[in-house]
Amino acid sequence: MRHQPLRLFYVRFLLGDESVKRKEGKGLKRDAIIDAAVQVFSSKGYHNTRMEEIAIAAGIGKGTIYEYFESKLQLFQALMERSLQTYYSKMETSDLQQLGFRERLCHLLEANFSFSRENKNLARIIYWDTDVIDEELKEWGLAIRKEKEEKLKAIVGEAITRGELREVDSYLTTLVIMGCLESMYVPIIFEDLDRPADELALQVVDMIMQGIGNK
Amino acid sequence: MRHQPLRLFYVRFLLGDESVKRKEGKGLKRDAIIDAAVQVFSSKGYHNTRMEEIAIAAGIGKGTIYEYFESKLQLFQALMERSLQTYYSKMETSDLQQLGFRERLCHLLEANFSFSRENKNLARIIYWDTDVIDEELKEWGLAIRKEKEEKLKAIVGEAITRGELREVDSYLTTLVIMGCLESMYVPIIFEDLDRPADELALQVVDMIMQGIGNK
Amino acid sequence: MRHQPLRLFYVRFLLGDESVKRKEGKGLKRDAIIDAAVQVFSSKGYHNTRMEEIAIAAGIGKGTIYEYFESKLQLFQALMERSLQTYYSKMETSDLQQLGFRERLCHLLEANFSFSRENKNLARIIYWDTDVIDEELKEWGLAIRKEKEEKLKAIVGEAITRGELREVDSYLTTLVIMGCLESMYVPIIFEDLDRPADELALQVVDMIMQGIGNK
Amino acid sequence: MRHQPLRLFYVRFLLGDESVKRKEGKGLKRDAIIDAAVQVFSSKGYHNTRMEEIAIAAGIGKGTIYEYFESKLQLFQALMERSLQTYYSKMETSDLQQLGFRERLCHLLEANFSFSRENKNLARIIYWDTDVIDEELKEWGLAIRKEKEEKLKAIVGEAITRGELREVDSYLTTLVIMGCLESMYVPIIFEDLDRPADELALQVVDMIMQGIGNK
DNA sequence: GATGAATGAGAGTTCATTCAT
DNA sequence: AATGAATGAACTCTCATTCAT
Repeated sequence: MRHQPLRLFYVRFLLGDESVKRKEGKGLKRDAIIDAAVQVFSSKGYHNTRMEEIAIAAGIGKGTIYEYFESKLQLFQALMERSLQTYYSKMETSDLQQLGFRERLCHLLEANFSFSRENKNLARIIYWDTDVIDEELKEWGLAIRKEKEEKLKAIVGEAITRGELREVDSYLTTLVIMGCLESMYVPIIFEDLDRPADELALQVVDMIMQGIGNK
Repeated sequence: MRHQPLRLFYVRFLLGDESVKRKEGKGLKRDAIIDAAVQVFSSKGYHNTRMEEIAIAAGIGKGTIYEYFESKLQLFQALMERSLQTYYSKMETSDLQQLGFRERLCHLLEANFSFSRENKNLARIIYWDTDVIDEELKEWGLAIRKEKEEKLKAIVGEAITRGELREVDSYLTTLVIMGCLESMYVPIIFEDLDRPADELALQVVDMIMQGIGNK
Repeated sequence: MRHQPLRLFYVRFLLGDESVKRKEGKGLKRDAIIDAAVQVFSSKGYHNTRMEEIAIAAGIGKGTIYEYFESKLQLFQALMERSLQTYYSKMETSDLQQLGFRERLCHLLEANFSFSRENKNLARIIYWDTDVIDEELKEWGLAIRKEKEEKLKAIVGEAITRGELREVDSYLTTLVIMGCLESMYVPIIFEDLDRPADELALQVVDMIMQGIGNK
Repeated sequence: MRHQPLRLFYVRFLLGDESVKRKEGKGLKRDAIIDAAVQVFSSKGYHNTRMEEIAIAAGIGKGTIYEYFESKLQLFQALMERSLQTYYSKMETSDLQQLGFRERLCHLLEANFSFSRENKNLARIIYWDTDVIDEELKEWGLAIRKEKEEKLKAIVGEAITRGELREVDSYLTTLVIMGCLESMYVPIIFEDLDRPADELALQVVDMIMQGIGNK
């Protein structure tokens, strides 16, 4: 019982069909519910959040949520999917392929930092609430992580081949970079670290590339 | 509402207080319960774990847990405290003070890696289940993290002063190092990364100190 | 709170009242809704049927049902009334009064069997779904049954007086006959018993009249 | 998670084990819950009965029911099973095999009548609440009925062979007899028909065997 | 001290009904 | 008149906690 009248909707939308406004409203309401869910889930955690709280936060009735999502778990999954879309669309901008490793890394870090800052609640969920909500969801979370890791590892490997990096272990390097990304969430989210994202990125890239050792 | 009768207990124990013997027996069973709790909580998460499951895992009756812990939350808190004690006792061995930064860092990484490997369940809880179980617990988790961070930052600052490191931002450096520590948990815990801890540590320290850039 | 504007409606209809035409249109849709309700209620039972299913079966919107019926219960009541009207109109044909007991009984049985066969859904509701949907409805169902019983008992009494039957207890006889009627529903409705209704009726009447004992 | 420590229980019971009393109490409580369920279900119907009402009727807490039954539906199934056991144990007394058809039929009718009278609530459920509670349950109900029918048909067939009955259709005869049984429930249950069961049985058997026709 | 049967507050979910469009 | 999105009362079931044994 998923909502997938997408194609028909699109046609009507192009034709300017009146009925679309209603459908459009439905899409908007769906989003509004996810927005509310992000707020509540991120501050209280999945299990401590009652469906009614989300409804209240969204300014709607409890039952209305079930018009758009089949269950609490599905709402959370939808939230995660939309969040990751937002996250990835922020990461993968256009013509990164052309850039050198240092620039790509710098962009990656900066995008991560600013995403975290602008979407604190989302980020909190993406990085903290990977709790064991559901076995399937856990697997999914790990798979997402693995995918991210593989992409990064390919980039690292390529950079080594190109001679941009010295002969390091590409896997460990990947882990170190991911660690640097992740280590910043806590201060950004919980401690309101307010240094400019680009400056932060530059400094961290510098440390990663040159190392912190004296000479 | 933290459990801190530890010191008083210790005094009585040294004095041979009668009540301690009972407490000692109690202590053993208490520990057994926490052991069981570690198993179950770490594999199913806090909210998906039922008190009865812990009781069964501990081979005792459900009601007995309440003889030793006031509530599920308090049991989890006690577990976290004991886990962190174990963790820290592993980290802060003897005469690290004398060593140079590189050696201390290396030791820290190695200790972390081997701890994670030897105490997968514990590590899983410490790094993953800091979920929003309870507002108070969340604050406490963050405070612990902050404390860790401060200690590390002091060490970094000192190393810079001593000229062991170049003039980097000690705070960012701390975050990067913590990121490197944390980034290894997932592969170790979930993917059974099996490289020797000391070798891993050496490689990562090398990357951190020299950087990964070519020249 | 029974629906009984039936007579008034009939008068207006004969007089050509304008309001009737609207009502007539309404009457058609009303009937269509009841038709749909018969389908759904009879296959899923009262409580397992959702108003929306009836609406879908009727090819109309959910809210429209409420233009014609005040509530789910009232829809069911209306359905029962119409069903019983249909049932009785099938039973009480023309000049049965003239016939002898055997013929009347035979007609009754045959009419019942063919009604059941031709209106399986209706029959299922009439004989099976008199479940405890509502206290008032239960009383009503019992009253209907009692009425049926009284009619039959009068016929039986008369037949005894006329000497068509031997001196049996007219009440018990009535119950036995009703039992024979009812006992056929299950095989007809659920097992598609396909013997011709008239043949079935003859055989059963024969058993009732002559008994099954040898000699 | 069914309760089936029956064998172990039995051994302990024979040995007079103390722990049995508790288990025995459990069995008693299980029965008490079913008793309460019979009361409530039979007067309000399955769907109008709330679990809490059953709990209150049983003088226990709502959650306690779930210690003994997995769900509302399972409670109802258990109730039906126990009811049918009670019913059948009443029907199938000892040495009916020896008796002639007339005597067996008489016994069957009498047993049915007195069962209905003594277990009005049970009977109400067995004969009236075969509502579409659940598809599976409906099938089961029909299967039970079919089984009953087959047994009776065999007896009828045998009686015909022995020449106790004239050459009637054994299937129809079976249906007629079942109809006679069933037709008595309503007056007995809802109208407190108070004639002695044995007398009723004799009269009905007489009608069935000799017929009601004059001569 | 140990137990586990009993409990009931609380949560997710359903669906008859309403009402703005 | 017709609709179906929105609603919230009502219901089942769970599980931390209690307490009599």
